[in-house]
Amino acid sequence: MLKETSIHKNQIILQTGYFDLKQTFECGQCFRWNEVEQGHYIGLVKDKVLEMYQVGQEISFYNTDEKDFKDIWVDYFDLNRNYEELIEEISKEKIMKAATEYGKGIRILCQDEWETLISFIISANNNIPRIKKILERFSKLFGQKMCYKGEEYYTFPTPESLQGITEKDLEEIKSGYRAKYIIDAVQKVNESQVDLYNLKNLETGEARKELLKIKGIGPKVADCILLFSMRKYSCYPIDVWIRKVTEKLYFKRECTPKEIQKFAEDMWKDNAGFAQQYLFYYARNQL
DNA sequence: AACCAGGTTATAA
DNA sequence: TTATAACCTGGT
Repeated sequence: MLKETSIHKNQIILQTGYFDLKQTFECGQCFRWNEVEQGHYIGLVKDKVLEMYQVGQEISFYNTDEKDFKDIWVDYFDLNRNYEELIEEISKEKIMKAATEYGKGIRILCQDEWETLISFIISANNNIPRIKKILERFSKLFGQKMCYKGEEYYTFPTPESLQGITEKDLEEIKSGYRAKYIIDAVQKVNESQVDLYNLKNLETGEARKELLKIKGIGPKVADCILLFSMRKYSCYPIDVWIRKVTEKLYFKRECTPKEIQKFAEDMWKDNAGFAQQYLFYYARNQL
């Protein structure tokens, strides 16, 4: 995967295919990366402001160093996986072949569990611009301020920092009825009713069962959390788009989530989550 | 004004 | 177990 990595003073350069910033950041798995201009993104991960550029197959990391690259970014961007091989493996038929051809620069990020949990609770019955705004206000209100090049960025608030918040405290982020779900999540995580940061070590079904204890987390949101923050790549989150595209392209009829679930499992096994992302991106932009 | 947007919850068949 | 209505908010 890492064809060539070179390290300069403030810049790490990656030569690689199968990594496109736009596709990776805008395929719907994350909400806090912003495009400054074409091929230029700034995001905040943990307590790091990372600036990235892409020109052709060359991707540059700024405001970071070799240590963080090894300790954080390789893991976060899933850089040790061979996506060429992966795509080859799941693209046995022409539909997935078309989807992977269209979105071959997508990588599934390994994001923070708590941030992913809150983000996808907020995503329910909502639209992307508003999800991003709510998360922005949430971070600004409760997160820690970071400055970079004269701009302010905010870390994602930890569960501990949110201990004791009320619906009234959350009014100004305008998350609507989802506020009480956020509060339930804070409580259950802080009281270890859900051992969030250990779930990745559990079997997928067990981890899902734990997530479902939190109000506002149903099957779709749980699968997103498992897939985007815990490397549970067998999960195939079924939202309206995936349902539509799976019905239209594969079943050619209406079907139940249960049928779709089984289909994805049989078809792509432990790589169903990757297939889901390629299909989702393909469906949203091409259908 | 009515409807929709990355679903979930609460109720009822 | 599966089906349906209601749901904050902001945009069209």
